[in-house]
Amino acid sequence: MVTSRDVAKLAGVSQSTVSRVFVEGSSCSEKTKTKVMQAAKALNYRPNSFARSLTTQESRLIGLVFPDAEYPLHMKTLQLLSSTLQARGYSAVLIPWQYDDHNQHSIPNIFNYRVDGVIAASAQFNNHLYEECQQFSIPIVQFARVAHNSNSSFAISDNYNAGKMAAEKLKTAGVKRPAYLTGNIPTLTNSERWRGFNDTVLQLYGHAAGLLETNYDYEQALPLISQMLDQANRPDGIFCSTDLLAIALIDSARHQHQLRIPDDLQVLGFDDIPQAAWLNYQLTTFKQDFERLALESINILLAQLSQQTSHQTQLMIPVQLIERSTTR
Amino acid sequence: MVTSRDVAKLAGVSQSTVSRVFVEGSSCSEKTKTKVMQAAKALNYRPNSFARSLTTQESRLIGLVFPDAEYPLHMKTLQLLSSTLQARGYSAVLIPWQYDDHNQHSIPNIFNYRVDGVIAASAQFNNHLYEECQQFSIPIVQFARVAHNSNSSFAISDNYNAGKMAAEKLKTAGVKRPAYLTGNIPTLTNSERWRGFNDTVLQLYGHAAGLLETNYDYEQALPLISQMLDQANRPDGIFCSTDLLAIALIDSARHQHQLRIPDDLQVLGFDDIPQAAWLNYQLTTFKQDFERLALESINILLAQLSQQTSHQTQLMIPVQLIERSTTR
DNA sequence: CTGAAAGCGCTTACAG
DNA sequence: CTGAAAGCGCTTACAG
Repeated sequence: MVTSRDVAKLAGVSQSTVSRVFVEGSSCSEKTKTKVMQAAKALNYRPNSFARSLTTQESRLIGLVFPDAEYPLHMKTLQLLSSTLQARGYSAVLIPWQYDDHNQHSIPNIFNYRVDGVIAASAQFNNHLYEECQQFSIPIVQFARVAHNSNSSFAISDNYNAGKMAAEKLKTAGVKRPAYLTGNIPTLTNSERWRGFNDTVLQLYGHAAGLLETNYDYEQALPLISQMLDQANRPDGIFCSTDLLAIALIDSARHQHQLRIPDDLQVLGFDDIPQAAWLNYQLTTFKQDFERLALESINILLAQLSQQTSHQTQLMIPVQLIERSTTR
Repeated sequence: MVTSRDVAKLAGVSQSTVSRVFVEGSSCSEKTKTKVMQAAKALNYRPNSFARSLTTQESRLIGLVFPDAEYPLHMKTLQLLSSTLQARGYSAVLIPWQYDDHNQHSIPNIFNYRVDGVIAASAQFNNHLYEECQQFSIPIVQFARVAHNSNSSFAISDNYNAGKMAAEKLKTAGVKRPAYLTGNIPTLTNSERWRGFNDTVLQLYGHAAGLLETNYDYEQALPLISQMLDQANRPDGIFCSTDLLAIALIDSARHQHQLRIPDDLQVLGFDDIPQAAWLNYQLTTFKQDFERLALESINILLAQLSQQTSHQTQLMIPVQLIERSTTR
């Protein structure tokens, strides 16, 4: 590998001068700067980030914790996070997060790389990682969802309000027996959504909303969904915790119970994943602005890094109702 | 941060002894080893990987180039790649790959981190990255798809044979006018699939297969698909380049043209994404063994690293026909 | 503006 | 088996 010393030799300057040319805001004359740049280009020189990190004590590496669940949405988001990070001079290192206990020993070794910060997009997200981060005082920001008992910065959607809007929408659409369908991973974001929904149902209907807790996985969710649809007084309007669950519900209703949507059952999703717009579903749903959430998460994290503070920013942004054909 | 020197002081040994304890295969007595380990645990010591990389000249970082296209499949695969890498002592750094030219200057700076190798899961994958890798002699392995004009190791499915099997399946199912539906990103893997399909159609039917090239994106693919279905002598059996395209085809056929599947049109997919198994689609498709492809890619790359050779391994593994309800 | 030198936290011959 | 020392490739006071 070619080093700054090689470049220095070719350019006829000292090694420290070469270094200065590559450090933002170091003083050096235009003349030597271009001379060094030419030499660097000729030799195809790249400053070694590891050596740099060693002296500056910052790695410009951000750890990304993301869900291992099969969730159609996150690939695009991951791309956005990683390219935005790149644009701001950072790189993203994946922190594969296993839910099972015996794999948790794999976390510590990621900290050998001394990531400057962590973005956590995982729902199920226990205390281990928090403790590790705190121990090394690595700032952490939660993306799109927040775990229970967690105390960190986050950028999420305004879930309480989304729940409220969902209840109002169902009421307006003439639903008599509203219910909430959700998965089995407890998050604060999901609780808030339920709370907003139920508070409003209580207010508008004078009784609590129905609640069905199943699995976030399509296939595993089906049996319970089908069982619910079998009941005599089944709900006639269901707000779903995710679009994927809404799709499972629609599929079960149509194919296992010969129900028409929205005539026999109205369905409201949450996320606005690409599948929601497919001709076959045309799902009415709440769009989470993942693009903005990604940008804001990064802003929050980098601000925390540059200010060296542990001040926590907790941001909520509104969702938008996308009306398609699964509600009236 | 606590360093090996701190641990040494606490354990009453030299700094180099501490280092040896953390280096695989260094000689040291059991007694000092446990003594050092205790001290390390007490101080919550983590060897600094950057410092390590500086002397060993290997980073144990693998660059991951992945598609920015919205493709439902890859999240799970990414998870698998990253956790397998982790288990083998490596970490994954994301290399966000932009297709537009003006973003290509973002690639070089990733090499400041001196990744030991690169896994490329991107279809559209031009020469820039190859050249960079070659310049720094960073081995690269292509995952699941190979670009045209690329010359590197890869682990892919046996696409020619998949095409052959697809033609045979359609013939057996009584299809009269078989066609191939594909996207607009040229890859060798896709060409091979088409070649296998068309060679076999030629042989079984005595004439070439139909060919429709559209876009890999659902929404953008719809207009051309719909137009094709409008034609009088439209195909009655279509092999699709991806499951996503197959789903777009099914949706268009059912919702825009009132065609029944498989009665009026038989559909064959490729990939076996989760959506293929949804009640609404029950898509007959070829399952790519992504789990094995991920494992093998990593094996190939790490073997190349440890042997310090530039010997290229090119691996093809078979696909499996999953019969569901979109064919007879 | 620039050079010489110390130091970041490790690994690894080299002695003992 | 273990310690002292050199070196990996940078950055950053410190002088000039």
